Formats: sequence, C-alpha cells, structure tokens
Amino acid sequence: VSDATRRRVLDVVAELGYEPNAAARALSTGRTRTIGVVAPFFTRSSVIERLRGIAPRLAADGYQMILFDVERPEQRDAAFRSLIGRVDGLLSISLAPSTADLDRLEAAGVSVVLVDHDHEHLPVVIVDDVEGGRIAVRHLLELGHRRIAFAGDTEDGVHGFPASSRRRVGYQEAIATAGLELSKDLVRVRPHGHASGGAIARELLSLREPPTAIFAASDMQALSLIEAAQGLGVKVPEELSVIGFDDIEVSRYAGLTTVAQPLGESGVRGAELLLADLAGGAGAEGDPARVVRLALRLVRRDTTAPPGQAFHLSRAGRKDRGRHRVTDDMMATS
Amino acid sequence: VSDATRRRVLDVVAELGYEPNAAARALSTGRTRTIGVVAPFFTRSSVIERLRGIAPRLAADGYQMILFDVERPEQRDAAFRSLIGRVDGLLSISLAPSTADLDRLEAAGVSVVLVDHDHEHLPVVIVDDVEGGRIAVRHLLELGHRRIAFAGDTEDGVHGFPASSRRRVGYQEAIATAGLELSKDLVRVRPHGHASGGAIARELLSLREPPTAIFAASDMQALSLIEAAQGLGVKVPEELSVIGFDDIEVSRYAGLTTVAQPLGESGVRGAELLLADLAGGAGAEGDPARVVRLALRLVRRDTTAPPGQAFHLSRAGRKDRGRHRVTDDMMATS
DNA sequence: ATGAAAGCGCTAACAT
DNA sequence: ATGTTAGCGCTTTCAT
Repeated sequence: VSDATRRRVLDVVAELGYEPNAAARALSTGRTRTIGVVAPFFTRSSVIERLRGIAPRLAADGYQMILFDVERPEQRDAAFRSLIGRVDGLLSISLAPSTADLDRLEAAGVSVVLVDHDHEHLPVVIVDDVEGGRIAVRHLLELGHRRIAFAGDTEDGVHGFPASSRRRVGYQEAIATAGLELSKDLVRVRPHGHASGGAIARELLSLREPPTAIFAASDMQALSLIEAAQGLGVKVPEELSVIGFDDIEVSRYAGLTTVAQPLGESGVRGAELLLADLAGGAGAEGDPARVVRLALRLVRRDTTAPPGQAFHLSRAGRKDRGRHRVTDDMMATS
Repeated sequence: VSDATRRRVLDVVAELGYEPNAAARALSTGRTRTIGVVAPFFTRSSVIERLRGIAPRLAADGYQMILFDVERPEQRDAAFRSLIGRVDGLLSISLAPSTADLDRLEAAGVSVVLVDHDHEHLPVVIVDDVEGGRIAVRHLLELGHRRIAFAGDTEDGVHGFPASSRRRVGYQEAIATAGLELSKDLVRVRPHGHASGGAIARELLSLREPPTAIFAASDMQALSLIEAAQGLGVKVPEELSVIGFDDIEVSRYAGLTTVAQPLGESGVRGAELLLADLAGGAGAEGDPARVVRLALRLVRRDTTAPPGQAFHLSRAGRKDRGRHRVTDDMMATS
C-alpha cells in the first residue's frame, strides 16, 4: 500500500482505539507478554518491597504482571497450574514449584526463576540466611547477651517460610560457637500471622529465666514482639534487646535493629534473570551466573543494647513505659 | 460412561495434572476468571492496604488478579487497552478510564468498578475527602492553631491524585469558616514522589511567618515532612504540629495523627461490587446501592499539640532533637 | 448418550 | 506485494 494510505489506516486504528484481543493473540502465538508472580501473602511488606523491584523492571521490557497470592497450601498448587497459557514466565517468591509442576511448566515453555528460594536447576536470587542468623546473634553476643532467644515461623510449606528455619540454623550455630548452651525453651516458632509475636513474647518473658535478647526471624515478628513486651511492661532495649531480619520500611520508623537484606534489588535481579531467559540467550542450566547471591548487613538502631538488670513480670506499675507505645486515641467523626 | 470408568479417567487426569490451557479457554468462552486491578504506584502503602482487601475477596470467588501498575500517563492508557481479552472485570483505583476507554470496555463486556474515584455511571467506593480535609483542619483549630499550612500533590492525572485536591478544598473551607485568612503561601503542592515532603517542609519553615501546623494530604507526605522538619531542628509536635491522611500502617509506629480512612474495607467493598456485577444480578446504572461511601475518623496520636513558642531556623544547636530521629548506623558485614 | 464440527480472534505460513 | 487459509485448544452446538 502507499505510504499515505498506510498513514490513514493507522490513524483510524488509533482513533478507534483498536487493540487485538489478548486471548486470541495468546492462543495463536503462544506468547502472552505477561509474567506470573506467585508469593505467599504478597501484601507482606517484605514481598511488596521485592515487587517494587520487579514491577518496573518488567514494565520496562513491556511485560505485564499477574499476581498469584498464596495463603493456603491448595492455592499454591492452583497457582502453579493455572499459570499455563496465561504467562510466559514465572517468578516464584519464597516458594518452589514441585518437580511435577516444574515438568509441566517446562513442557509448556514457561521459564521459571526463584527469588528467596534456592534450587538445584533453576536460576535463583538468594541471600545467605544462615549467615544472617549468625550476624544477628553475634551482634547480641558482642553486646554481652548470654540468654538469647529465637522467634520464628513454623514450616508447613506456606504458612512457614523456609527462610525462618535457615535463620534459626544460623542462630544455633552462633550460640554453639560461642560455647553457650542451646536451650529448647529459648526457641519458639509459630505459624505465620499477626498474633504470633505476642504469643511468643508472653511465653518467653514468663520463663523462670527469661532471655535478655531475642532474635526474630522477621522484622514484622520483631515489631509485634516489641509491642507485646512493652504491653507487659518490659522496656526495650533497657531490659530486653530485640533484633529482626529484613529491614522493611517500618523498621526505620520503629528504630528496629535488624539484619538488612536488599529486597528491592532481589526483585530487580529476579526479573532480569527471567527476562534474560525469555530473550533466549540465557545461560545453561546450572550456569553460575544464574545464581545471584545478595549481601546482608547489620543495621544497628535502637532496640538492642547491652543487657541491663533482670526484670520480673510481676513488678508493679509496669504499664506503658516503652518508647514504642502506640496511642490509638480514636474519635469518631460526627 | 460407567461410573467406574469415569473415576479412572478423572484419576488419570488428576495424576497427570492436566489443566486446560487458559488462553484457549478464554478465547472460546470469553471469560477469563481474572480481574484486572489498575492503580497508580501500586506499591504505595495506601494501595497495598486496599489490595489486602481486594485479593482475598476475589480469591474467595475463584478469581485471579492481574495488576497493572501505572506510573506514567501512557501506562494509564496502555493498561485500560490491554485489559480486553485478559480480564472479566476491572477495579480501577484512584483513576478513571476515559469515556472512550469505557465504551471499549463496555463493548468487550468488561465490568468496571472504581475505588477512590467518583463517577456518574459506574459503581464506586469513595470517602468524603472534602469533609476529611475539614476534619483535619478543625482538629488543628481546636488545638489553637491559626497559621495552618496545606501540603499535597499536584494533579497531572497520574502523578497527582485528585483526592489531594479534594482534601485541599476541605482545608480551604474550614479555614474560611473559621474566619481566617487563606494565604497562598501556606498552600504547597508537589508532584508525587519521595522528596516532595522535604522540599515543602523547607519552603514552609523558611517563611517569614512559618505555620505552626501542617495538614498533609497523605500520611507518606506527612511523615517525610516530619523527617525534614526534624532534620532542620524543628520539634514535632512542640514547635510544629503535623496531621496526615489515610492512616496507613506505619503511621501507628510513627505516632502520626491522621484522618483515617478504611483502606482495606474499600478493597473488599470494591471487589464485592464487581463480583455482584459479574454475577449478573447487579443493580441498574445509578443504583444508589452501587455507591459505597465509607466513613472517615480522626486518629489523634503524637504529632499534633497546641501551638508552642515560635521557632527560628537560624537558632543554634538545632540538630537532631526530635523523637522521630532515625539512626541508620550501618555496618557492612564482612 | 455419544461423536463430529464449527468457531472464538488472531498469526503465520502459504499460494497467488 | 497481496490475499487466502490453516490452526492455536478449547467449548458448545448440532447430528447421529
């Protein structure tokens, strides 16, 4: 066709706002220009911060993002299944598909990259959680603590996160290396959820010999631990030190000492691994360039300090003395 | 087929993990069991909290969620266009499609519900932002403030949010009602972004007659305002009161006084409006049952107080005296 | 009750 | 260079 006609046609197309039907195009080409992201509890801050890295990176290459929230085990499988025909690639956060699911995905030509989960055959973005656990405990040891507790998630595949267990291993190693006793009493795990921090705080603080410091496997857990401790009248960090893991955004406001991992960067790198794979020229399976290991670092803030005097929960007048007190004086609007 | 055979077939299907191709099914049936959610800067806390309401509600009815992040104007249009053939319904947050896009969506049979945006013909979930602005200012007036500033977003359709402007209107109304002068100097708007709070704080605090209180159109802006003010050595709330809007999660930790809106609920209600529409029996256009108006309430915390003595930026020794100080003592891990 | 075939809207490989 | 057609994998309608 002539150039003028072409222009006119294109103009009309633009004017009418014609857009090819995505389903038909997907069926015909086998490509969707869409990436699936599956994550357990994707509205957790740590996941959101990874997403902040993923979304713009994907958008930059013209990919849409479809989110699969996994809150129960059956959703996990449903997510991995329903992906086929909907996405070109999968970014799985803190979760790995089963080998059966992986076979199916591979057969369907869906590239898979894992973030926050190691794997023998897949490209991954990880941190050394065990080392992270050691870093946290070493910090507490250096401050002079000797009774150090661990608070984490149970592992049931979805509600528990394997990262929590790895961090516990680091905790145990550091405690053992320091020549301290590994007390069962001081290791507490609970299913993921908002109330878990409070329950663990109450348990630990009512021990005959309560800990002087707690390493929580996540910042959210650390924060709820602190809130509960202060509700019980235990001052942080004067009477109890708490260190978290992740360095999510609120931790800055809360002044939480923590082991920081680069969440946003994990998302960017994960997205890039996937895009490279999609572009074709990706490295072979097991290519060392396809395992990205990100660095951890200690961020000292205001919730850890040298151990002070022992406290007793029974002592009187212990209400609301912490600096993290939350005043929710609410007033209804008329 | 016999019952036994049927069972055997179903077993094999389950074993092989066969799952119909989503694209083919979508093309054939015209339904995708997927809802599109478009939001500007979806990793903002306020959006995330809405998503926390949306995702589980959608999942409960077996719908997947596909997220379209809009950070630039052209992404906005691309999002509304690329939806067709990918989703059965659209939940648009803080953003409304143009009438042209709406026509196209309607022609394609895509139901649309707006959250945080009013509309003449569509089901919407909204709050009364103007009243919210009045609530904030009345609180400051009751504390005794007379020089009250407003800090908000500029409106450019994407980087500015219309909600900010509506809150400004409430601010102006309340100021006028109180018989106070509406000073241009005290109204500051900036494009959405992390640095905006700091810039506005510097501007306002360097005025010959600085405000004794600031109403920020969002909590994020309020928090960055506070951080900047304290960086300048101005104590909050002793020398400067700050009130925000939204009541996002960090606000609790930061002790921020704010006008709270039920973000999670807005998501749930939006999802329900959409599901009802999809289920067919939805009310007619303009049905009052399809505009959900959620209540606002004042949450008093620790960033507002009666006006204290005036401050001067030039005074000496003003560094780091606020309680919101952030200590980012970082130490690299070896 | 079972099987065959048309068609969803597009793309890509054809033949003209 | 242009036009025609087969086929993507499923659902649904229509014969058998």
